[in-house]
Amino acid sequence: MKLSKKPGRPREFCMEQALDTALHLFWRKGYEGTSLSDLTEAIGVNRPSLYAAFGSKEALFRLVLDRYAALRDPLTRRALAQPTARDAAAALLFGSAEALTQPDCRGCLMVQAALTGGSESDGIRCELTLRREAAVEALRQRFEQAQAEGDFPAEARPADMARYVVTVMNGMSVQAAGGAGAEELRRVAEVALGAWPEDK
Amino acid sequence: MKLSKKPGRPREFCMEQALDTALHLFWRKGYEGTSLSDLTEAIGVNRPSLYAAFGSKEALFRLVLDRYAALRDPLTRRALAQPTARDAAAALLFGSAEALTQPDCRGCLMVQAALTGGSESDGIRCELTLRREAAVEALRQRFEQAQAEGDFPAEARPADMARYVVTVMNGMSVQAAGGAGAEELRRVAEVALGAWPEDK
DNA sequence: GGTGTTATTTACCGTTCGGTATATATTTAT
DNA sequence: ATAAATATATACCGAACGGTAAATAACACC
Repeated sequence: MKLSKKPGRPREFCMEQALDTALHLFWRKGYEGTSLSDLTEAIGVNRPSLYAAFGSKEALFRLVLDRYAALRDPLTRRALAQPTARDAAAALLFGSAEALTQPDCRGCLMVQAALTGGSESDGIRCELTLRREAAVEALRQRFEQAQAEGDFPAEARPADMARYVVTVMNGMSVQAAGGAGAEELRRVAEVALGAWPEDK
Repeated sequence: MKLSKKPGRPREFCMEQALDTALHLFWRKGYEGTSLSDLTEAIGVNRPSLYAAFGSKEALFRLVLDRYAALRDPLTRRALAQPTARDAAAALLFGSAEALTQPDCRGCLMVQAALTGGSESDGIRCELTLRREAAVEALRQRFEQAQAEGDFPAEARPADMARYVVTVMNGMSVQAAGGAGAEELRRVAEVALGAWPEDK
């Protein structure tokens, strides 16, 4: 068996940068707020080509979600790799203050894209909720590991602290969408870190 | 000049409860996610009657916003009237844990309704941002008053603490939309309160 | 009973939505 | 050259969108 290279007319646009363009559109305008015409016009391709390449608006959005996750991966990876649980939380919160206040795309895609909407985007909302919840879970595991290592107070609850940190990040996303700047969010992050149990 | 009582056919539906119905719809599905057909069907009135009564979808939504504010008013009023600034923050956070997890309408209308969307709802997004920012401002004033009364640490910044508390509330709204329950949000509120400066 | 005023009903407006049928153009393999 | 496969372009689909014109129905006043 050979990997069949399939012949045919070559694609005239780059799928990677098409995904990037779509990412920025969805980021700014949300899932339902971004129309197919927005996408095709920004990417510079006509509708059937987009459908041939990605299948549907929803399928395209899911690919965009993966791309967004990859974009955020270094930040979260670096944060979770910090030596202490507190440093991990600090890295996430202060990192978010910067990441959420880029000039073109404010806030977090997974928060912005679909908090509400028609029933036809239930699947998208569910997917986004799952991904947000995965962030809580990853952080919880990091905190439990810290607890096992003695780096996290025994009386504190990893699950609660994880949800707290993610909740603050979600709130920062809303704030960023409302115009809050990096400096304001850094101050929020600083105050939020004051809730760290070992600081008391 | 007399206040002219105008004759004519009486309205066959109650505007108040029409507003309530609209409130719950916008709350669950957002501004753009709620269609005129959704509204007319739920209210039980046909389209021109709705337009004659409220003017437009946007005008109706602004009235709904006022109604939502009135609905939330007792909670915020009671919170701000607490004897100490910390109690005020606690009342807001724990009150939000309950208010944001009602079975039918999760989250805060002002967060859910329009984080993103097409450019035609810029006005709505702006309005919602202003109202959210007004919440920060009201809380800041409460904290400054507390600072003047010696109830708030001199080294803490009222503006930062106010934005922090509102940010946590915004995050709780996102969490509630994602399925978090009242108990989880209470724990978040509890952790969040741990950041209070005088506790250190 | 008219008359003026307002609300309701029915039917419709133009636009945009996500998605596609069809035909043509460009490639590789034979 | 020809066939198979894929991408492009044009034009279109039915449905839903927010909003409205026109006619009718129900009220207060004279």
